[in-house]
Amino acid sequence: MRKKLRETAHETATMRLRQAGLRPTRQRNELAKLLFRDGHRHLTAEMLHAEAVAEGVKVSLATVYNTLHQFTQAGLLLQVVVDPTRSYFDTNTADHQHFYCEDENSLTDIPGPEISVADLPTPPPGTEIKRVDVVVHVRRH
Amino acid sequence: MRKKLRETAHETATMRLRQAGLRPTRQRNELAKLLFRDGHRHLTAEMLHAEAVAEGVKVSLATVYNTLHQFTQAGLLLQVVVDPTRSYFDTNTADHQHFYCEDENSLTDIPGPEISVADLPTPPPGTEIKRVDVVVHVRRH
DNA sequence: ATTTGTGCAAATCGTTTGCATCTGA
DNA sequence: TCAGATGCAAACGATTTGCACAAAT
Repeated sequence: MRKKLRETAHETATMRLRQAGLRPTRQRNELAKLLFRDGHRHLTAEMLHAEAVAEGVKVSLATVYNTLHQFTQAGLLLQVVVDPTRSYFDTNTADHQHFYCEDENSLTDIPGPEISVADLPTPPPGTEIKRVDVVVHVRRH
Repeated sequence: MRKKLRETAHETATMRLRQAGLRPTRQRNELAKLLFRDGHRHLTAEMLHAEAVAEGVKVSLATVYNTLHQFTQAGLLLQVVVDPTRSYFDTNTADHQHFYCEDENSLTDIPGPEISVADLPTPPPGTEIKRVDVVVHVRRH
């Protein structure tokens, strides 16, 4: 017999946490469910906290920050730097690029194939390339 | 007869400010001289303030912040977002890309021709592309 | 004279941390 | 049991702002 969706989502989150080597605590589970429930998301700590509170999940903002960083370290999230005042976290950890609209503070994935960054430059001596970030800044017109 | 270098630098800075529509005040002049004296630079407000103080220029940190933003707005500088905790300003306002080394907090221009970002993606409906930022993150090895 | 810029210190804002308390294994 | 998590409030660091004073046109 089939399980309820809620339970399934819960188990999925739990599993994901275990695989990442994180203890599946109540708040980590709830946050994971919010983060990974549908498609890829781009959130700040404030946004996630607000969402959690709105859904009746009891978590402190501090824990949201800690959790986002733990998830990032565990490879479940990617931290995106586009706004000097805020940190965004992306549930899509694959290599991809972003549109960023300052007017509305919205960060979205660039759909379709990656922008081809042909001819990677030679990195400075003593260093190696770790990652290439491409942010296409857009503006409303 | 030739003028002293100091005077020339001062006049150049003054002219640059006037052209940008900014009143050439003492501190704006001094900061402009530091910023544009040799080649392109990548600085944070703190760095520039420290440098100014070290050279005996009397400026407050608040004024450095204000000035950097005014310069940016006037098109004399470019603000570069690579570090969630700090804002860098680049004296090279031409279209170009950066290496960023987190280990040493160093931001440098990518030399040579621009990385070709072929096939710019179609921006989200209602928006147009403003700028494409490419940051090549490197790590010491 | 009038407008604009500056310095200082206090305020702000996102984020981190210390510590006492709770919780999952 | 007990290492590891959490919540709260206080601490933090970069940046901004209010306001009295000073400088530029």
